[in-house]
Amino acid sequence: MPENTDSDTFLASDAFAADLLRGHTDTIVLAVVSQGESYGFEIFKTIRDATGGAYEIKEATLYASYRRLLKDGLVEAYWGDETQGGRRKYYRITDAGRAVYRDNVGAWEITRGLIDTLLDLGRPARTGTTRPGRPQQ
Amino acid sequence: MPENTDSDTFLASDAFAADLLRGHTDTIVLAVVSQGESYGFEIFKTIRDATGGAYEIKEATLYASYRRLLKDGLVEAYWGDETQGGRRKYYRITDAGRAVYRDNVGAWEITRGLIDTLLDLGRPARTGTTRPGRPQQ
DNA sequence: TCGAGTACTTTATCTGTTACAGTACTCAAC
DNA sequence: GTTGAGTACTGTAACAGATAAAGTACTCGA
Repeated sequence: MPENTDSDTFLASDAFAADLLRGHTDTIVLAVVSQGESYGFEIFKTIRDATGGAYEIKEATLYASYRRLLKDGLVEAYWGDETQGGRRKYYRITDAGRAVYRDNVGAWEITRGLIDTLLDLGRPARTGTTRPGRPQQ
Repeated sequence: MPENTDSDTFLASDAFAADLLRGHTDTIVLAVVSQGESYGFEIFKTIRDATGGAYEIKEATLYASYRRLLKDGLVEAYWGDETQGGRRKYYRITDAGRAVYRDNVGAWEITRGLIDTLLDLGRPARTGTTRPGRPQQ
């Protein structure tokens, strides 16, 4: 786990990633459950671990997302049969959910292209003849 | 100008790009004015044209952004000296604005990486060894 | 003079995020 | 035996950015 105290590179994560990820939460949750059924807190951990701890989604954000996805029929939920210990609510993606997930990934790719293009406007003019190249990595 | 009625490829643009660009508006405006002074409506057109008409930011969104940028001292404004015809309010980026712009581009690059990583969770396991290619164009 | 285009602005509403608060169980440590 | 950390789920209130809608005002060609 990265220390959040000294490293400049880590500044980035929670500080602004949170704001800029707005609107993507539902798609991210669909990405996780499209891999297989999972329960609320496990989805939280999956997201955290997939980003190496860089992005820790807020619980309230996540549960608000579950509510939307359920309301729209994109996931189904059921209680696990843990007879002792904390109850777990499992989420399963529906066919509608898979379709929306695919659409949203497409939307993201378009959006990513748009933002890349627009932010490129601010780069100092290049000397070459071709379209603005993206800096590799 | 693209007709918005028949083309499927155009569906993408206004429909959802708008929502997903949330939080990036100020950075996009900074990108435009970091190229040189510009006035409100011209910035609107620059953004529209840079995306080939795919993304037409809403005026209200844009003017709300100007207000924020002014309040934070990231741009300065002055009225042009158009003696006849419609008045134009010009915006000029400040040093603080340039610094914030650079930071925000960095933030975008990190965010882009995070979302790419997270949405990748939902892809079926790949057989090859390389990263997923981006569809060209 | 009528409509389309240019140009700027404000107000009210909507939505996603999140701080905060709360409930409830388990398990290891003291 | 209770304290604290971790797991797990939920609701409420407040905030911020986006935007529909409406308005003001000028220009120019038909």
